[in-house]
Amino acid sequence: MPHHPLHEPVLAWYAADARDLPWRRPGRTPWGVLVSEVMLQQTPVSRVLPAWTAWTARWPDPAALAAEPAAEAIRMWDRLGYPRRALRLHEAAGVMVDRHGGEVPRDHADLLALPGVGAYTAAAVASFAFGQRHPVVDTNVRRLLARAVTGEAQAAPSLTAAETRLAGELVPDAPGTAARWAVAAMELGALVCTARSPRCGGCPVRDLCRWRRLGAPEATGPRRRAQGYAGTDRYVRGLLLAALRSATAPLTAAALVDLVPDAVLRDPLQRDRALDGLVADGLVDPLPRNRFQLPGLSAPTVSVPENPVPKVPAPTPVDSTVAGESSWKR
DNA sequence: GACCCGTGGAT
DNA sequence: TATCCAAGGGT
Repeated sequence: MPHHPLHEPVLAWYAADARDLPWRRPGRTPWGVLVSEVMLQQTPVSRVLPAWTAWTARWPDPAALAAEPAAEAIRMWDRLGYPRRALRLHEAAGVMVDRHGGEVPRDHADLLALPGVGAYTAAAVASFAFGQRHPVVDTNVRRLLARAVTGEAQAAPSLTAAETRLAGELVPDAPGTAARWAVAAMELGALVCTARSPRCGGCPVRDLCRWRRLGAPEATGPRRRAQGYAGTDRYVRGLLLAALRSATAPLTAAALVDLVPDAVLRDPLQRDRALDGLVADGLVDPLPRNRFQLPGLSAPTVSVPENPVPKVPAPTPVDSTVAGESSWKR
């Protein structure tokens, strides 16, 4: 769209009031941008900041991360939540090394093909890291457009085709401007047009906002389903993975229970269901003798030396074989 | 489209 | 205390 009334005030507001975040600074790399976007999926900026700094310092490019076992990525992820993101970032690093010369691809389709990168993240990286023109539609933008343009208190429960179309129509023509519009709209949603109590007093588009003109009506839609956490499978998975992160050697299921004396873990059904889930997701490696550890640490599982026959029969390490499926349960 | 996946801070 | 919410993605 050549011009929309929201563009100028939002861009001006961003120029004056944007946060100084490390992944927005001039020196940041596309890799740094990608890491930030993945970490920020469902996780607040305040918690991402220290993790991002530690990650990018330790792994300044995809090759550095790909060179280490997935377990290290999961450990460094610490308690950011949704540790599958760490696993996928590690996988994505491998893909970038194998197919993109060790660099974050510029092409939107290539970004989208990376594990853990969906529509939002692909557009965000293409836009923020490479200055391309894409609609970048996250929860902040959806809320901003719902209010300012559509006149509704909140966006639909999940992204609709109408929202995608609207966001696409609002993207400025010039790529550079489009990229600034994308961050600016997100920032406005994050700092001013917030979910709970929007700070309309400080909003640069207050007078243009359709929701305000309608008298800021309450949300009508159904309440989001309450989440609940304690006692759920997610909770148990979190406990188990935390124990495995701090462990220096493989642990048996029984040892895990001892390490995390939580009532829910005394339920063997729930314990095994959670453990099964972690293994199925690739977050945990099952080892012989009913033991478990973070993935990728075990000695050579698939790589067999091509030709060399050792003069001395290699001492078979007890732990070096991969577990057969289904044999690990008690 | 429904459901699942962590964790912690604010209200 | 309970609920809400946080730059989503995958199945």
